[in-house]
Amino acid sequence: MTAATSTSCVSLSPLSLFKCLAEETRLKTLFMLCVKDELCVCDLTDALNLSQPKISRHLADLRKCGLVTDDRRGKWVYYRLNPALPAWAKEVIHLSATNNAGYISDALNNLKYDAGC
Amino acid sequence: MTAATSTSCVSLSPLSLFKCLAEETRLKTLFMLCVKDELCVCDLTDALNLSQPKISRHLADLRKCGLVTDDRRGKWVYYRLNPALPAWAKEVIHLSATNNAGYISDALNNLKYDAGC
DNA sequence: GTATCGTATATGAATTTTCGTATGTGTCAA
DNA sequence: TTGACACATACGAAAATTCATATACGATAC
Repeated sequence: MTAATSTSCVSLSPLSLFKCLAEETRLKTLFMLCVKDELCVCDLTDALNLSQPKISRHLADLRKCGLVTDDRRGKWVYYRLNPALPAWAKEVIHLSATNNAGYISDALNNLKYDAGC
Repeated sequence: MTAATSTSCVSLSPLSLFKCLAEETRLKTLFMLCVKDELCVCDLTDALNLSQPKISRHLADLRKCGLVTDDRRGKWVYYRLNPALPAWAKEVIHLSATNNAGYISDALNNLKYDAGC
């Protein structure tokens, strides 16, 4: 019966979503996760040129709302957009990211491709 | 050449949009304007059961960002979603409103249909 | 064990946002 | 012109958010 359903289990009010999107660091982080699929904290501090505690705090906010997942692998913690988000929320994020690519182009240029971290 | 183009002239950063959406009164107002097309200030004070200055202040915020238009007709001022918004912004608002109808159902019930104001 | 690296959280200060109250502006009716 | 009504804005207080700094935690290397 529930065969090939997409995993949408997170409950998310529109107000909670938009509060998360209403801050520059969090917004850029989410936009970057639309493009890069997976990023660790040090990637984000480099890309956005911000302090580690600042990045971490905003990632904690995104986690609390269920917008991102965290996955520790060794010393690093990798973040992704939560695949369990409701479809409308994913669409909102992707639509905005796609139509405002310039908002994160500088940050993406600061990413080191050689995954050195 | 520029015959039947849709009027999309307002420049709007994603951060500005989401800051506007990140407050209950403003978000409900925008959602209601997706459904009701046009509302005056007294409609909103009734529907949301809030003071007139509070509604007015938030409408001023929405105006400053270009999210809504105001149209004075006699003693009343009618607000609409700005048709000149970029397409992605309209989609974000409509997607969210459509998929969270319950968020404004109470407010819509409080609207007097007999346009008495 | 100890040291180090990557990340998370606690604390209080600074900033931003929101709010109630009072008052100002514009329109219409008499 | 006066009054009443719909709406807008100014002001300071209260609440919420953000931040830098310091410190704690978890994993690896030695």
